[in-house]
Amino acid sequence: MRIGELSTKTGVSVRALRYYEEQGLLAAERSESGQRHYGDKAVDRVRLIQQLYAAGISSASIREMLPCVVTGVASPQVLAKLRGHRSSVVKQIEDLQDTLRQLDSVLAGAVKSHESGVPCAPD
Amino acid sequence: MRIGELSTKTGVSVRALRYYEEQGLLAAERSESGQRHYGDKAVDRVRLIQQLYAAGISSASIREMLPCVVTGVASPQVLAKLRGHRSSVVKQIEDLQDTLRQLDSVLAGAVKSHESGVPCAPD
DNA sequence: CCTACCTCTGACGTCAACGTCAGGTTTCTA
DNA sequence: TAGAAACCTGACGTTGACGTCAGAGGTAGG
Repeated sequence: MRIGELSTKTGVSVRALRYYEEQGLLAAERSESGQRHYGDKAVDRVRLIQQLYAAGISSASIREMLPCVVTGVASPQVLAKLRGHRSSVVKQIEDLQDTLRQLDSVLAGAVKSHESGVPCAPD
Repeated sequence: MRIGELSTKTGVSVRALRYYEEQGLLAAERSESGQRHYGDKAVDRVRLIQQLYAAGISSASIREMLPCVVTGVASPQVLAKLRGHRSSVVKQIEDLQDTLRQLDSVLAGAVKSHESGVPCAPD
C-alpha cells in the first residue's frame, strides 16, 4: 500500500508517517519513481509507535527498542532501558489514577453543591 | 514563604511557578518591594497543578476548573468539561495499561531470548 | 556596611511532533 | 490523453511549558 492508504488505515497523518521514517522508526520500500510502499505489518507498527509515544517515550528511545520489540530479543542495555520505561509507565498510571480520584471527588462534591444551588463561575 | 522556598518544597522550578501565575493558576501576595509571598496551601496547589498537567490538561482548562476543584462547586458547563477530562484520563490509563502489557511481553520474551544467547544490537 | 544570594521583569531560546505551504512529479480515472 | 488526485522533497511555522540570559533591585548574615 502507499502512504495515503496507510494513513487512512491508521488514522495517522501522512506527514507523521514521513516523520516516523525520518526518525528511523518506520522503513518503506520505494518504487522506481521514489514513492513509498508498505506491507500490511506497517499498520501494526504504526499503532505500536503511537502507543509508545502516548507513553511519553521519545523517538530516540523508540528507535532503540523497536527492533527488539519486533524480534523479541534485546541486549542487556536495551533491557535495562525497557525496564526503566516500564516503571515510568507504571508511575504514570498511578499518577493518573490519583488524578482520577481527585476529579471524581470534585465531581461528586460539585454535583451536590450545584444541587444546593451554589454554582461556580462558568467562565 | 518566598518563591525559592516554594520551588524547593515542590520540586518545581522558579520559572515554572512564575509561569503558573502568568497563566492565572497560582496567585501570590506581593511584598512592598514586589516579591512574591505564598502561604502553606500553595504547596498543595502546585502539586495539584502538576497532576493536572500530567493528565494532559491545558493551562486554560486548569484555570477554568481550579476554583471549582478548590471550592468543590461547579457550574453545569464546567461540570461537563470535568466529565470530559475524566473520560480522557480513563482512556489514557487504559492506553498505558495496553502499553504496559506490550512492554511486559517484550521483556518476558527478551529475557528468554537473551538467555538463549541471541542479543539484539545495543545501539 | 558589605557581600553573597535571592528576586524582579522582560524577552528571546528550546524541543518534539508534527502542520502547512511551495513547486514539481507520478498515478489513477474518465 | 487530459486532468484530478496522490505523492515527492525541502523548508519554514506552530504550540505549550518552560529554560536561560540580561540588567537591576531586594535581603540576610557577619
